[in-house]
Amino acid sequence: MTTKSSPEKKGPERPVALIAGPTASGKSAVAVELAKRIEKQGSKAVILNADSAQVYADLGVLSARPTEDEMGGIEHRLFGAWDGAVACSAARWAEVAREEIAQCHEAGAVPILVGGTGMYMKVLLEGIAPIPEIDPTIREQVRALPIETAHAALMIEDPERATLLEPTDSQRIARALEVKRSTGVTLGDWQLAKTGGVSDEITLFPLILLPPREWLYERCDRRFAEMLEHGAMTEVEALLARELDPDLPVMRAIGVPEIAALLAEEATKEETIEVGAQATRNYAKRQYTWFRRQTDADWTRVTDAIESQNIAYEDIFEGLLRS
RNA sequence: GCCCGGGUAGCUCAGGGGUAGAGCAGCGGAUUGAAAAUCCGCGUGUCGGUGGUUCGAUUCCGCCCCCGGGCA
Repeated sequence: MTTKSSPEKKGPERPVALIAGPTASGKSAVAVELAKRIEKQGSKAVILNADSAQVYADLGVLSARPTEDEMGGIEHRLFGAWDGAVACSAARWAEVAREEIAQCHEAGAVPILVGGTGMYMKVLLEGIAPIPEIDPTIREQVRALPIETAHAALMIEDPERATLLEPTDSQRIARALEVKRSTGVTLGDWQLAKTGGVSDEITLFPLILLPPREWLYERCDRRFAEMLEHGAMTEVEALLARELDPDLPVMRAIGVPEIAALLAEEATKEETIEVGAQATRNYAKRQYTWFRRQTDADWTRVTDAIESQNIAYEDIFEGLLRS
């Protein structure tokens, strides 16, 4: 595939901007600001969602999906693109994101990935083992097993992986077991190969936001309380009315179980705000660890509070932005 | 004022004559199709103060202070 952009305008080959950071770090606004600057110099910019919760149509308020107003006239894609009844996954998201990126490049637009889901970004950039879809019956059976039973079974069916995993890691044990049972090949063997990564085909302009912990936690607290005032309860009510499988990712999003308890009058509003804000902070901490340790050392990092656009766009995105 | 119950880690609390331990928080880490998920690691704090008993007190006793409840 070749870019059909005019030869006199030579920018980087297939540029992709990436804005990553923990929840409530203000990355959406940064992405929009970057998009505006790109458009000011004549290219179209498209913001692509790289967040595992903002992907669901059912979670607007609760996932802090940008509002029409916040989008500032910039095209946003992959926001609310999945129905809650369908579980998204890193691999499926990456597949779609890859197509979107290709489309942007073909149209001469600059894609800007924004999100807080490190694994989605990693899979998009580096690819992932080409494991086929798991037989739904096998998946259901495996996930229904008590953790001890599953671990014992894995010890027999894939001892190599069983030894590698913590016996308490329910999710990875179930995954290893379902892969072996459904495909006949162990996870370790599948993972010998990776496919689909786009890093070699693009020019990446990455920016990681790692604002001060205290500043971020304060925003997490404030934001959860605000969500309750801005329709989060109605949103969860509608979601619950769908009577989806409680194991689905939408049902496990931060705030959904907490607000469900409030609606069932099993918790007070104060308690709900407390546990919801706490869950948000715990999540933010995990994201700090991911972005600090799982990303390339040469990715630009901003560790200041993200106040009123104090980001040196021209420097960070040098090559993408030319003043 | 009297009676009872408490005062132990940031919070909630357990323990008990040989200077103390859980959960949560916090911090660090892992992370290959649920990742807003799933896991792992990290606990020195005048055991309210002060006298006394004791080889030894945070633990027993006295007094004082503070908090909660009750009686006046």
